Amino acid sequence: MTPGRKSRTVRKAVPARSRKPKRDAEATRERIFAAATREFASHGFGGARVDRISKRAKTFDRMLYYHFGNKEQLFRVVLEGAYEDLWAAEERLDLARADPVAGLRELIAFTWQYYVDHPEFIRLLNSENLQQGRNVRRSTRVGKLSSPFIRIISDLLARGAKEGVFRSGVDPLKLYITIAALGYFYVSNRYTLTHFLGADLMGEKARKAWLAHITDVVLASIAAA
Amino acid sequence: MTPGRKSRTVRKAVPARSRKPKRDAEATRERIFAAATREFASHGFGGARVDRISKRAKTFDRMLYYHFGNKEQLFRVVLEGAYEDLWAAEERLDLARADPVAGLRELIAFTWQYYVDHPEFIRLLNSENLQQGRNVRRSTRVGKLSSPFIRIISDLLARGAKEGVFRSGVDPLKLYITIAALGYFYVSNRYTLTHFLGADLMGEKARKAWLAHITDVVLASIAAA
DNA sequence: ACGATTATTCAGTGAATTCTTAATTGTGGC
DNA sequence: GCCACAATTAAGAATTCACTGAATAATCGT
Repeated sequence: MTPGRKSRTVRKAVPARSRKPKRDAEATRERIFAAATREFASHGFGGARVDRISKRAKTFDRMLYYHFGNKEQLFRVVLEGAYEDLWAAEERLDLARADPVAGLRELIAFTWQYYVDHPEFIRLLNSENLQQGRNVRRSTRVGKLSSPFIRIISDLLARGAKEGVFRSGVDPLKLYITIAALGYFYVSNRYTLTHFLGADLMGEKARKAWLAHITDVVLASIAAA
Repeated sequence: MTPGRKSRTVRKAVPARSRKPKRDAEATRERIFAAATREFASHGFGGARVDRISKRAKTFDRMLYYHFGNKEQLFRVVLEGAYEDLWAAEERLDLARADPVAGLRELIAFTWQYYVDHPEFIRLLNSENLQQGRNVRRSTRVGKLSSPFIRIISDLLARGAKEGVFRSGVDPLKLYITIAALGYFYVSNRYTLTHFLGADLMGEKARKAWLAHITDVVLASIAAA
């Protein structure tokens, strides 16, 4: 990174001040990735347009193919990123030593808040399910890995049952799907629900009420007899 | 599948020699409607192709525009039809005099089975929510009507509370969304869930188990204290 | 300094896509 | 039988689409 290099062109040697490299593959790739995430989440795979992606990424269509191969592979990378972001956030929760009831409450609240904060995750998953899971199946990056929450729920259930606060014999997978379903559906179907049920489902008050509700539902379903 | 019928043409009583008329606007419209339902459900609005619709309907692109105006209006009619089919089926249940617990069980089972039998309904709704509900908002046919189940649930809850089998003060809207969520999510996300959780979620055994599970969850959440 | 490699820019290409103009054909009313 | 109109064909305009070949420019190892 020695300066110097005074050549014929007036390309002034950039002093110590912020020198933004004219070419930065990683940054370009990142901008395309971000733009693609937004585009696929907004329009689904079929409705997404590569020219809108490259435009928003302030680059050219060609770069999309240079860095990602084609539209489908780009979608796959975006989807993988969405899963990895969620799982990383789930890992960070660390409920290994939490009180079972408090821990489960926290897990439910986290899941709900993640959906609220990341509607693009939900839209990407919906697009992937519309495509019958072809991209997760082909993905080498997410493979057959799965949410850390499955084993965390298993652990909480086991400890809670030993303490006598939860029923024994609760299926962790079913519980996981239940928690996901109650949050996911509400966010995913917010527009049709809002239209037909009238009320503003996404105001702060309504959101808090829904979290309280799903927490009650889940806890009631596994409470010790 | 109920298409949007504007025309009140009464089909001529067919003479003994059942002759198929060379032109039958209603039948053509119906074929386009059916093909469009399938296409929109398979690929979403953005991924749907009008030439695939007209081809499957065994007619020409032009007829789609002749009968429905454009792709978007056709989607709207398809979506309206999907809602009306569901609501009509819900009406037919008639739980007005059912025992509250048995009635609610039946309502849950019906909702679940409807989703299982009509994945296209779920896909259409997902596409509509991807579009932020623009079509339901513009629809004159479904307007601000809503599922008959809201008032049926209200009724069951009121009677169940009076009989002392349900808590009082349960919000019918929340209960409705809860029941819908638990069935909808499972079917909507079947491909990603199946991939990451391994098991075959849609085998008969798994389906029955899930219905039993959501029934337990819902009933536990409203059981009298 | 210089060649090799990587990254970016540019200018398409052919196929696909929605929708239209317009000719043609069948149907029911009289 | 004949007409007005509804319904169907047919052909294509206009545009958009995903994707590519190739020239150019920056960067790096040596």
